[in-house]
Amino acid sequence: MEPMKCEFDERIKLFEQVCKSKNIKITHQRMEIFREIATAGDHSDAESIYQRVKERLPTISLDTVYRALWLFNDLGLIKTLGATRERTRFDANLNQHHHFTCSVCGLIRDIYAKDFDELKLPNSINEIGQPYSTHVEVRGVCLTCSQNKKQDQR
Amino acid sequence: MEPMKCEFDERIKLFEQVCKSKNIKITHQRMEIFREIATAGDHSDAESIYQRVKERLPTISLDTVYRALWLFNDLGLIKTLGATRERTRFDANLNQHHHFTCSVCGLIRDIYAKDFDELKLPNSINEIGQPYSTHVEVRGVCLTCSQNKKQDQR
DNA sequence: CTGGGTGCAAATTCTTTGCAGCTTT
DNA sequence: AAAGCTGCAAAGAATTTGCACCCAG
Repeated sequence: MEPMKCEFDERIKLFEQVCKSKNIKITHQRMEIFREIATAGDHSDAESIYQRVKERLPTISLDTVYRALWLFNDLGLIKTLGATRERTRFDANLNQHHHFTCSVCGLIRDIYAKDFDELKLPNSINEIGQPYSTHVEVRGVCLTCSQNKKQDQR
Repeated sequence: MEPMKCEFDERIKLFEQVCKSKNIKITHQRMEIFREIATAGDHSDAESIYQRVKERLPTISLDTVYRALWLFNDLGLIKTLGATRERTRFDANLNQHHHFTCSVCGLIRDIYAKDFDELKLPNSINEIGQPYSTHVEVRGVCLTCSQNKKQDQR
């Protein structure tokens, strides 16, 4: 299912291309960090990436990892999971619903859609675990923000 | 679209029921905090709930708000948005994919499903903003965790 | 009354930043 | 050589915790 090696090389290439095109230096540290996150299919946090890269670059520091990861994110080379770079939010709406998140201002609006509620999970889910809830997250730019400016939409 | 008053009263009732059944005291603070989050349809963070509750209970402290919110969450009265209570995670997989999150151990696995990729957004989305990506998050208990124990699945 | 709950202040944890020296281009 | 990066250490932000007093049941 996963053409590992190939995928990996492609990603490295893309990484190099993007960096060059934006005049961003490809340092040892950045390369190793990118390698690490591109290899491991997991969804690591900065700390564990730091630990793994450290094995090869013992002098690297955690803040370099953070800076690199956010840089990659800004370049569109990786993504973050969850409502990141933000505080925990709480939701008292227990009805089945979904969310629209504005990537500019952080606004979250509820979405009600029957189609979303009735999603059929793929059979492969059984190889992973026992699901008990499904939720759709739409990302975009809210009306206010897109009217204000047609600016940096990630 | 939103039967406000009715919904609200129901939630308060549910709140009282659950608290009583679990021998959890319904203090002034908890009631006001719950009221606040049940009223405001938004997805507030602890700080803003704190600010709003403070208007009615000027002596309340932020940590009480946190304790109450996590309590409500554990009781199933509210939910949290995003990958909360955790660190930021990074994902190098840029292919269209979705996630299964284990609520016990925090494991995140990729899900590939055509149905998920091709979701039709409701028309109402246009009243909210300009969408550019859609992502399905399945929550559940992974095989390892459900084998280990059939324990606290939120 | 009595045990859980609150407020306060201090501690943690995760993440970011200032700065001087070091590397890529 | 120049601009951009890194590592260090210290700062910041969000959230949690210890403890003595207080209040709901």
